[in-house]
Amino acid sequence: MPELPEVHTIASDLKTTIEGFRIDDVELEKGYKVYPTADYFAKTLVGAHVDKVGRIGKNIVLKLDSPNFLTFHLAMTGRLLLKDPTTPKALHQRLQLTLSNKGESVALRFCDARMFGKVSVWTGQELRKLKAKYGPDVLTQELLPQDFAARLKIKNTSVKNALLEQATVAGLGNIYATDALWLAKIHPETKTRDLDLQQATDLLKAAKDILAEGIAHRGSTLPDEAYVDVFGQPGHHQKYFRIYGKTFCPVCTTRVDYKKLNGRGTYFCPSCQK
DNA sequence: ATGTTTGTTCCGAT
DNA sequence: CATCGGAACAAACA
Repeated sequence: MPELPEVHTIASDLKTTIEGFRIDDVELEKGYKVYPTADYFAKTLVGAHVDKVGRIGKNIVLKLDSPNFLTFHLAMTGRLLLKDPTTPKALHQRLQLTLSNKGESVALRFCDARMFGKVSVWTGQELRKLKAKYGPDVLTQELLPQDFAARLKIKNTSVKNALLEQATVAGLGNIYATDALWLAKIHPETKTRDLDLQQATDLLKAAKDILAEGIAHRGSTLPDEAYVDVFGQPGHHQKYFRIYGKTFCPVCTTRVDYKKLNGRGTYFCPSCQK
């Protein structure tokens, strides 16, 4: 997916475009599964207004003017697109919400080639449960270096794996975690229990910096264009990757090492990252 | 044909 | 019972 910067970009664009809009219609593609059920879905959404748009980890959250919340998780290949309702169905379109406000009408389309993504409606209580499954957001100021260090320390795995676990901290995915470790000069296979407070502090700052950059660049779009923003436009952060996908370290020009960690492609500089 | 892929969840092993 | 890592989910592309 879309990691935190891409999800953030989508949520903030939806905030300025569809807050206050009424959901007039829900069109589910045949055979596409939503949660809890298609019937409940249509019944709960039609007629509701989008009150607020936000984010929990990598979930985009639409707070409705009813006791309900609509969430989108894009997983690897999910997209949310805003289109004129009269335009043809998007590629791999799974769900469309038609929204309107003051005579203006717009289609919010959820598309997902691989169907790892999820669209759900939750009650307030259920949403709190969802939120409880996530650790603190990497970008929240409330996450202090000491807390971050403690959260890492209790894991019995490599720092790279721990960073990808949303229950440890929320928001990082494979690309930004890889670059954050490079920026903090920490080897991805370092056991979390071997990290000292200074390293954890450096890593948290690196992660915040990398994510903030990603947001400033409106996310990363790889050659397959799995991620584009709600207007169909690519992000730019892929031009600023530090080590992800690189052959040579941008600082010391050492040849980059590539290794699979828990099945995820991991790039690191064997010279800078000890 | 084989190996890749921005994510998460489930299951078996420990 | 808790935790970890690999497989699975499924499609497009090189």
